[in-house]
Amino acid sequence: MFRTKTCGELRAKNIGNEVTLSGWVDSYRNHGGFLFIDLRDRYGKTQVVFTPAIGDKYFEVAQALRLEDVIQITGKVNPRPDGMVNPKMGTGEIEVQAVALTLLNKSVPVPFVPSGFDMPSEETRLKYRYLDLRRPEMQRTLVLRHKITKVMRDYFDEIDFVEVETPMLGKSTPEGARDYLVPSRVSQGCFYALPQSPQLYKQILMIAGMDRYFQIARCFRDEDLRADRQPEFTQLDVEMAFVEMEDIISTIDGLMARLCRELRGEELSLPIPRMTYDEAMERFGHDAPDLRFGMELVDVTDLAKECEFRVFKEPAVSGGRVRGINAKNVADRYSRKAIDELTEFAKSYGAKGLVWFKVEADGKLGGPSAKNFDESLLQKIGERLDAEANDLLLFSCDTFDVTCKVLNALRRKLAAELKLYDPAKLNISWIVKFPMFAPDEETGGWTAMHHPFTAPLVEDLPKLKTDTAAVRAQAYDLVINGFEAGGGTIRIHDTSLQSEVFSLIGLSLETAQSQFGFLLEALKMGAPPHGGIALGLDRLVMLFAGLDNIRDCIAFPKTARASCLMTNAPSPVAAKQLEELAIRTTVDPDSVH
RNA sequence: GGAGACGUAGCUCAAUUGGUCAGAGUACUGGACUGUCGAUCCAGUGGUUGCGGGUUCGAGUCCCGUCGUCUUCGCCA
Repeated sequence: MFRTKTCGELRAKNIGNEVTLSGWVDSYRNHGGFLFIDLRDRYGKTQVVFTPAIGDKYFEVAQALRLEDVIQITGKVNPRPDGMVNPKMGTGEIEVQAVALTLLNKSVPVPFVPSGFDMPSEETRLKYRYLDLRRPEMQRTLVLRHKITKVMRDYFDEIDFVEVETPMLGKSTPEGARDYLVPSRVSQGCFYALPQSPQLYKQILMIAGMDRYFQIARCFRDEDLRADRQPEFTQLDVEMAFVEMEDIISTIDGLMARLCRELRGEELSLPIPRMTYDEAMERFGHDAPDLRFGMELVDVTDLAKECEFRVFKEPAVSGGRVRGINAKNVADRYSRKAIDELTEFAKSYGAKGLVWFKVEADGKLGGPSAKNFDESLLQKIGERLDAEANDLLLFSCDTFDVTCKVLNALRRKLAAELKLYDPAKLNISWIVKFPMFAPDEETGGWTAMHHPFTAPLVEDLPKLKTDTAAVRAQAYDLVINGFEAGGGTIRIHDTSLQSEVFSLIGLSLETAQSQFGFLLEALKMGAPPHGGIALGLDRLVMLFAGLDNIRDCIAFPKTARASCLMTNAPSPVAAKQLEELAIRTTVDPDSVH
């Protein structure tokens, strides 16, 4: 037997027990005739004491122990001597006096020690991921991830959902993100695509009568990465039949409440609040607004029309918008140089510039732009933004779209800099009534904002042809702390409505037939009303763990270039493999690094 | 596809304007030490400053290219 106890569980009540522990040497403190080893496993650390009383043979081995050696010890649980209790350790009241020692596996000196005080670079961590994953923080996150999926499975199981696996090898569709392709050996020249999501399969499962489906599903998208985006990610995929939006939302409300209760010990007050897309864009400039703090966008377009300052007036009278945010009581913390940096930041989001005012002690708006305004107009602008002494007002004057992007980015950046929210808290909300269509820049027509199977709001059906831009979808996004944590829709189950939507987005029946004819055919054979949602598991773990990147929530993540530093994937393959697949690459294999 | 930051010992970092600058801590090796918990003390091994060019009397430092990591815009229905 390798162990009778773990390294995390011994307490004062175990004093006197004889125990066997196995684990890694986390640290050693050698006093010559006295040797301390902190032994580590997934459950914690325990101090092991070696003295010459253990015998020369064992003591020599003990003296030679180094970091990350794997050992097994047997010994007696003793209380720490007076004044020697370590309150920083869970097992700090006790120590194990070793009477036997086995070196299970000697380690070479490791590139970095999991218990070290200096964090290695992420590059090094990813290359030696097995060392990185020995760190208690990483293990804690992986355990949290497991617990979240456990709660999900329990929750859905209890309300009659069935987890069904859908294929990884599927059909490529040019819609949406770029596909990861897998060549077929049997059908040379043909390719499978790895799923971007199980979307079509889960709809088919509803048509198949499964009624309530979920899956913890791996998905793949060959697009550029971000801190919160991996090419390979996991989503909680859900689909329900005979439901409308309220059923889906309340089901997820229940799930979120359960997750908050079981993982954070918090009661989430239900229902989770909702905001329309239009309101989110108007008040926050983003469809996944961070609602942990205020600093809302304020419109002054009507006032801008009256002024002679071209930067304000021109966009205001030509269909654009002039909007501002008020960073309260921080004007003295932003120098001219700091504001110039904010301007550069704004430009990276498409702004031509920023107009700003500092509110002076007498409540008047000051700054280089102030001279372009009548005093009375300045006063109105100040009142509109609730300006008080030492406030910093920032304005974006542009198209609606640009003012959204710029002010949303500024709002988030300022809030983070100024610590306007408690990073430990979760703010959860729904965004509903999304637009059904977005203008297609390439064709000048319309494109589906979500996907082409999304049902329009019933009340907007009459506008489908007459006022396409105003049609809203039965779509809903779950937003947590400014991240899109999930999104779903009620699907179209009516063939004629589906055809109408296809024609609106310029998708010919032939194309639709070749892309997903199987779904269209299935829809004709008794498709029940249905809808669903998908939640990003990695992001959910990130938010529940209070982390700021998704890689720390994934055991073996990819880098920004979608490579794995531990295995060196992707890599060239043998010529024979390519031959079997009838594939020739245009890249010289010797030029691949 | 674009922008920015970074790359120096196994690891984490330092090196004033280009001028004894190849350094510290840690890991590792050897030695001392019977109550430490980031143990301490002494000694030692360890470097093509990511790679390739260029400017210069002289480059870790400046310039160009390239590779890699991170962040980000575009992209991600």
